[in-house]
Amino acid sequence: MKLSTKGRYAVMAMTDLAGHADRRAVSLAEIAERQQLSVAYLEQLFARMRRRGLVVSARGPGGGYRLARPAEETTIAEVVTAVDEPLRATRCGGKDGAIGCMRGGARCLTHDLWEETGRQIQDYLASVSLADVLSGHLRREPAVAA
Amino acid sequence: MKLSTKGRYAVMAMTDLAGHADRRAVSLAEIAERQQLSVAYLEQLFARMRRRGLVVSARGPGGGYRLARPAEETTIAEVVTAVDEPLRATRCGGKDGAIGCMRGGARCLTHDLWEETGRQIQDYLASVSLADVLSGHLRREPAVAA
DNA sequence: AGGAAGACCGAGTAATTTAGTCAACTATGC
DNA sequence: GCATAGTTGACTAAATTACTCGGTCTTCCT
Ligand code: FES
Ligand code: FES
Repeated sequence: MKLSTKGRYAVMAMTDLAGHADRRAVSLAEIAERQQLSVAYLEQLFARMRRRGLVVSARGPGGGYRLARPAEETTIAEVVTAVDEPLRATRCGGKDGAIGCMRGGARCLTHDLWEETGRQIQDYLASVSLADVLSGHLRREPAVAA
Repeated sequence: MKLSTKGRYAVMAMTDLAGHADRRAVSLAEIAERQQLSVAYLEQLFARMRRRGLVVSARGPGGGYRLARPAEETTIAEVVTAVDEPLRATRCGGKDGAIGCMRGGARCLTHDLWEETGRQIQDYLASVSLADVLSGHLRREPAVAA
C-alpha cells in the first residue's frame, strides 16, 4: 500500500472541493489558498483524477473543477489510487518473474499475507466517502466486546 | 503506516526462523542462504527485534537466534513496528506544532481519517501471528453478505 | 591458549522515490 | 483579443530506503 503524503494531499483537496462546490466550479487557486498548497502541485494531482473520471473541468474565466459524482459516491480509495498509481502490497507484484522472493515457482510464505493486508486497507478506504470525511462520520467497527 | 520492504524482509526472516527452530538456535547465515538476503542486512533487522524482545540470541559457535515467545504469540504487527519504528499515519503525527495541515489549532478534516486508517491496519496485522503465516491460516473476514 | 563461528555495533554510501517546480500551450468567456 | 484557468511534460532537489563495510566482543572446541 502507499499512503504517501501525495495521496493525503489529494484527499485534502478533494474534501475541500466537496465542501465548497455549490453549483459553480472551484478553481485550483482557491483550493491552494485554503489548503496551503502550490497551484502547480495541485495541477498534477487533479490531472490524474480527471483522467480517472473523479472530477470534471471547465476552462476559461469562472472555470475550475467540480466533482463528477456526488460526494457520497466518491470513495477515498478511488482518490488515493488515482494519484498513487499502483496499490501493490506484495513484493513480487503478482508476477512470477522470479525477481524477488518468488523462487522456483512457488510463492514465498508471506505472499498471501501482504495480499490480504492490501485488500484489508483497500476495503476500509473504499468504505469511506468524501461525504463521510466531511461530516466526520468515520466508521469505527462496533468492537465486539473485548 | 509503513509497509516497506524492510518490514517485509523482517517478516520473511522471522517466518523462516519460526519454521526452522527445533530446539537449537538458527544462525543468520542459514536464514540469509534460504531467503536470499545478505547477512549484514539481517544483522540490522535482528538487532532491532532483539531490543524489542522478540528474539533471543546466543553467541559463539553453534549460536544464533531463536524466538523469545512461541510463534503463536508473536504477531506480525510487532515485527513490522520493531524494524520500521514509528507507525505514523497522520501527517501531523498527533502533535499540534502547526507545522503541516494543522492550522489555528483545529485538526484538518482528514486527520481523523488517517488516524482511523492506521488503526485499521494495525488491528489487522496484530491479529495475525507468525504461526498463522507459516500455516497459511490468514483470517479473511466472514464477509457479512454484500 | 588459540582459533574459528557467529552475534554485535556504528558509520557510511548508493539507489530509488517523492515532493515540488517551471515554462509553454490551449481553450473559454467577456 | 486579452485575461483567466486548465493541460502537458520535462526537470530538479530533497528525503528516504536499502544495503554495505570494517571492526569488536563472546563463546565454544581442540
Ligand atoms: S511476495 Fe509474492 S512471492 Fe513473495
Ligand atoms: S493530519 Fe493531523 S491535522 Fe491534518
